[in-house]
Amino acid sequence: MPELPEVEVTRQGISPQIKGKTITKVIVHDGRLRWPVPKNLEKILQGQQCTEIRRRGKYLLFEFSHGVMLLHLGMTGVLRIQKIDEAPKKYNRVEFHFDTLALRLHDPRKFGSIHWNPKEDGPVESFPLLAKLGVEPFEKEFSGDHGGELLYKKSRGRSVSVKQYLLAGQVVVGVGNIYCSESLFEAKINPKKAAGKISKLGYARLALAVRLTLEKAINAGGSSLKDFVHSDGEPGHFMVLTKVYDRAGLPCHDCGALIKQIVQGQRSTYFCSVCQK
DNA sequence: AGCTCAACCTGGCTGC
DNA sequence: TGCAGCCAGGTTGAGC
Repeated sequence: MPELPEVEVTRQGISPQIKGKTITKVIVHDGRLRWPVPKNLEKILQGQQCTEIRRRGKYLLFEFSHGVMLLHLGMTGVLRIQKIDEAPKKYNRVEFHFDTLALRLHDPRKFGSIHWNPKEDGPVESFPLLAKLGVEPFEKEFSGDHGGELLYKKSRGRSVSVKQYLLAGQVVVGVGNIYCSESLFEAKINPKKAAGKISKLGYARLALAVRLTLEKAINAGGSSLKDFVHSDGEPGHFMVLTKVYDRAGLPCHDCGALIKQIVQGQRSTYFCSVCQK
């Protein structure tokens, strides 16, 4: 489910209900996620007040006075807020109780993960899984001309395709497989082109496209995700209208040529070979 | 350092 | 209807 927009919308959805509240109980239904859920999670969190929920890349950061809990939704993770007397459903892996409310992680494929960074280990930014992430797409380092320059500078000498380069998140975080194809289409860049062969101008267009694509998705998700965060209905597919993603064989909205699907780095890429050069 | 690929896990869809 | 095979929004770690 989640690329950066979905994670951000989730953060915005749960923040007002969780921020400032105290954890009364933690239940681990199945702790065998991407990494084992910390054994003593309940002991760590019980009675602790969540002061803030931030986001770094696709990680949600729940701040407590004695440390930070990191939560990743993986491929299929969804967070929902429900009443604690509502019975947990299949695939609810972990739940956090805040008095009468339960924050539940629903994750069929178990690619999500939960980690704990105690205060004495230093700032959460240096947590191993966060340490080597690229910059945030909406932060200063990627704003204006900085984004394009960064993409350009870091790509010199790289032979990997620009699709894989962008998706890897080493330069800018949050661009998952859907929005990677979409951003490259918006920037009119062929995803097969080597990252090191893209011009400064091309990367200026790409940086702008990334910001616009993610921003649009966040705005669209704000409304479509609201009830999915607050209710316990089956999670509807969050899918903004895409111009190329999942449109193999359908006509390009801009030129009418048929959208192509290829595989790069074990992931599908969609593009228009006429519009994207 | 950078590239490629297997792996983690479960469900849904396609095609025989 | 059953079943095998393939695909899926992410990310790490091993091997070269």
